[in-house]
Amino acid sequence: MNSLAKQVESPELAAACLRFIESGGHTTQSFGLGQVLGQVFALLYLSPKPLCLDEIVEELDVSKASVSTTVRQLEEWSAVHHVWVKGDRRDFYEAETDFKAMLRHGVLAPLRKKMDTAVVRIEHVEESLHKALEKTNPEQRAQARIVAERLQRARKFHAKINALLNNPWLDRLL
Amino acid sequence: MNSLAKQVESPELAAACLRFIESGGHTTQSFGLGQVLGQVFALLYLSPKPLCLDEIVEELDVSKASVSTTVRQLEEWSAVHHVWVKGDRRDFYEAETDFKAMLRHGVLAPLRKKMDTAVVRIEHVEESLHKALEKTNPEQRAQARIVAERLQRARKFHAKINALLNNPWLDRLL
DNA sequence: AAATACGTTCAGTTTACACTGAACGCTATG
DNA sequence: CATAGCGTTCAGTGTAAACTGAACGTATTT
Repeated sequence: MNSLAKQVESPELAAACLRFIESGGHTTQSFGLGQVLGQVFALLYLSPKPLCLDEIVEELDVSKASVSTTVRQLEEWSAVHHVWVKGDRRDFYEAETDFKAMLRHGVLAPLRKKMDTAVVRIEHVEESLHKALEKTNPEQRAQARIVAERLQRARKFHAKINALLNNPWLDRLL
Repeated sequence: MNSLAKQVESPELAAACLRFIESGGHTTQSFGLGQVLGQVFALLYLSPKPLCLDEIVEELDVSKASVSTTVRQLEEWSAVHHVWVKGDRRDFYEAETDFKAMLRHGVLAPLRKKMDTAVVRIEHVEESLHKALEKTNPEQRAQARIVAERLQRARKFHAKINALLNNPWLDRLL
């Protein structure tokens, strides 16, 4: 018997919640994140009150270790946040309802990070290529020039994406 | 000895290309796609002429099976496309240089697909919830109403993302 | 027809990672 | 001080997916 049945009297309502939680798990799994992540968030999102770790464990029937790491992951993305309950040592969590903020911290920020490292990688290659260019004879430069041009285009495209991710217009479209 | 060394006389230039290919592999791997994907594309992107499967195999030192499936994956995303060479039975491929088109087919399209299935899942839950609402007594409805409201918000947010992905402004920002 | 050249497919392997169970550290309580 | 409650950490497990090697089908050449 799970804790959801304790809070929710109607079995139909509980069933609907469970299906939503299951859907959340499938969705996050399809994005390469684990299924527990989506389940935990979905549960907290539907819960009328903040939940502590053990309640989540009992509800989802997953290990406490999974919930612990998952919750910190979600917290890092501003998808859930800590809630202190007076006179209770346990850590309670509730879902962030502002999806826009979630998207910024959970999707755009990590994306920017990866794009940055990609740009840095290309810049390193360009750098070593320019050094190589100096000590090559003319007929080799023709080839190198083509490569250099393509590297430059790749880097500029990455920069364009970065600019887009930082563009304030993007916020307004949400 | 790899084929790149046959096309490119300068060892420094070849080294730079290999580093770029390696970077491509790291990048795609960081996005959950395999590392071969990024390597194959990077190789084709820098190659002055279209390459056939065996040339890619020899260059990257991966199995032919990997290259075969990877190339079809890339082709599906419009990241590379087939090139026929007169009088040659082999399949040659060259990289798409239009990154914008790549982004549309390789990123936005699959993303839209996943968002759609997520919306459908939520709609199913909402549907079954509404059915459940009918046969519940009043005090249960209060709880159900809260859940219904949150489900609706989640669905609307997903719809908003879908709208954003289809928004023509997005194209103009690139 | 036999043999060769290409690309694809499929079973098996290896690798990567989500997840678990148990031990640990910390804090509060008896 | 001992004990219990709570969250975190870490080694180990299980599983999914990337990747491989070999067999296969098809088309081309001799």
